[in-house]
Amino acid sequence: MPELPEVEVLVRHLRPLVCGRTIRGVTVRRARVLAPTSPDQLQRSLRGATFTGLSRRGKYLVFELRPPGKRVPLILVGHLGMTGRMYLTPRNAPLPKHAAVVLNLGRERFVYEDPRYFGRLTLDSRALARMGPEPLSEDFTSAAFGAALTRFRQAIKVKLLDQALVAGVGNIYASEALFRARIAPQLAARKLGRTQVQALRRTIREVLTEAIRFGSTIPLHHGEKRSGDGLFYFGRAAGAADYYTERLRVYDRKGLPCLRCQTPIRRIVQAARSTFYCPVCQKRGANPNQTQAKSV
DNA sequence: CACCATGTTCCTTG
DNA sequence: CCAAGGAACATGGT
Repeated sequence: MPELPEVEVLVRHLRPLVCGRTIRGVTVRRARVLAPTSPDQLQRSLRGATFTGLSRRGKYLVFELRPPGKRVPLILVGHLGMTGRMYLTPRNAPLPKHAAVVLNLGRERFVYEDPRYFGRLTLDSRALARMGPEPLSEDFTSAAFGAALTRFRQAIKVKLLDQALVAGVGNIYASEALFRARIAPQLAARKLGRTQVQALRRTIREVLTEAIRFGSTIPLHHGEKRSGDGLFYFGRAAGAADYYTERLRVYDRKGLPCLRCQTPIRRIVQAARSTFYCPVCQKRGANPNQTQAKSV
């Protein structure tokens, strides 16, 4: 589930549910998601602490807590990896098979589950310091974006996944933003023209903003659809509603006609990740400075 | 069995 | 410092 929009929707959903709640106990079932924090350390820090805030940075969830009897806030950092979920359930509800960490909140429990255990729930907040600008904030200017891009000869698609360049863009929205900006994914980052940089900045924001708006209309409570929390399903996932895939114009559409020109969409592999694009609409040709970019 | 998967990090080699 | 490739993490879906 995790790219910036999914995390944003989750944060908005979770914030009012956790704020004000006090942690009575901590159960760690998979220590690796805490590292380098130890289970013992997490338990000592969180027991008795009260949630005072929840925000997002890139794809990270940032929980703020007030430890018992203290004034200095405590930061708990979460990440969903590829398959993580975080939600509240009644105390007596059965735990999912891959529950990694469970926080006892009294009547309810906060569950972080993750079948692949790629995600995190830790006191180690160093990852936040390495983040680039928030794409939806004022900090994300095309001047700064363009200047940063000139330092790399790597393909633009690969650089879009670099969280130090811009925070929160993942594999799906990288392809989507490039398609809308009509930029070939193979184009070296430093080769983007000014117009292309501006277009890409705009389509990144567009794609993320639309996804957030769209996601916010999705039922956020578990129990409704299937497999727990009905937040964002993707593609062929169980119970996947195509409301998600309908939003995607190129991702996972290999061989299907481009929505602009009918040319079959291609799939290539870059840095060991799938990239989808239209070979006609997204040209790597000369004159990148002249490239016009409009959304389809 | 094979291949694929929304992510990040670390490692090697150049 | 950068590039490119790979592997690792671990599980599930098709």
